[in-house]
Amino acid sequence: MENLLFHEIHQKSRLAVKEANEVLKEFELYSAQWSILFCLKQFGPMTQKEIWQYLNVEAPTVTRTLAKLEESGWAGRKEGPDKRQRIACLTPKAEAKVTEIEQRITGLEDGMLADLTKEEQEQLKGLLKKIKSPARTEKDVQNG
Amino acid sequence: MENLLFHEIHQKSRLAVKEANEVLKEFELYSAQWSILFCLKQFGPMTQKEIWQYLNVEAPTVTRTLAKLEESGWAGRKEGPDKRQRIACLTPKAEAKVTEIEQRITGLEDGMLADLTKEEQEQLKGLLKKIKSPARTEKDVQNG
DNA sequence: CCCATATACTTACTTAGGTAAGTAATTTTT
DNA sequence: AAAAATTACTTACCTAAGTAAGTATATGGG
Repeated sequence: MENLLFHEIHQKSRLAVKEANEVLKEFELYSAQWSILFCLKQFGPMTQKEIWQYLNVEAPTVTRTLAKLEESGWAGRKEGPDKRQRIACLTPKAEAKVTEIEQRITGLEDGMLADLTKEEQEQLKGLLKKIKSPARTEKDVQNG
Repeated sequence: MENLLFHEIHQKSRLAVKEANEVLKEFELYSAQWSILFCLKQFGPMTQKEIWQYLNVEAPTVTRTLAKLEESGWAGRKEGPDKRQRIACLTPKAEAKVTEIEQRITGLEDGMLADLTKEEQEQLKGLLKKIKSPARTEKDVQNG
């Protein structure tokens, strides 16, 4: 991790989580929990697999985080047609709050990106997307 | 964390750590441990405070990571002129290995950044540096 | 000098997320 | 249809890193 680029990415990632948690504290939520609530708000009820695929994390991470969201009354889980699946959804409490939280988080993000123009933000996103797993060759990319 | 930019940063950060750990496994090291070894290689013996200031993490993180590096024989700690300080340094074993590890990690990073030109890498770094802690309002400051 | 404050580090607890291995349901093979 | 393989999720254990509170040393003011 000595490349200054990765150093920078790592630090901004931690900074963003830290700032988000500061805002979310008021709602008794943590950033990882919020990422799932936001996901459910956008896509509606979904299986845990759909969640971890979208968030690009491992399955156990979603199991754990959803368990806490269930405990604290933000999310529920019901059995799917395939009995192995568990379909997650927002509770009424969550439905009522999510829009407000989203606005707060958006405001935070805007503040953090205030020194970048919209174009620069797009540029940044594009450059980040070019970072890849080194194992993937050109052929791998072609095959998806 | 719904802004796609932060989503992207967060994921690339995790990807970089994951890939680094894959390489470091061979040396029985983890990415956070390597970041400290690299730091000591670059700057020579330094206090824990100097380490966490450079890496921009909290003090306990360095305490923990250095303790493990000491256990596994990569780093040592000696008392400073100020007895509160503990000065960390590489062991001979570490001195002998660090250059080899550095080359491996640099190779990994080059691979991950292979789709970016040198200019794009600099551009990316510059854009990342523009991300900041959002300005706090008067009310935020009052509330702590 | 002595006490209050600040500083450097540590300890305990928590979130976040990865790997490996386990379980139960589903699908594929034979 | 039974056995084998795969899939969806869970459990257990580990690293990473933050906050809060504690300890020991330094330092500055009275």
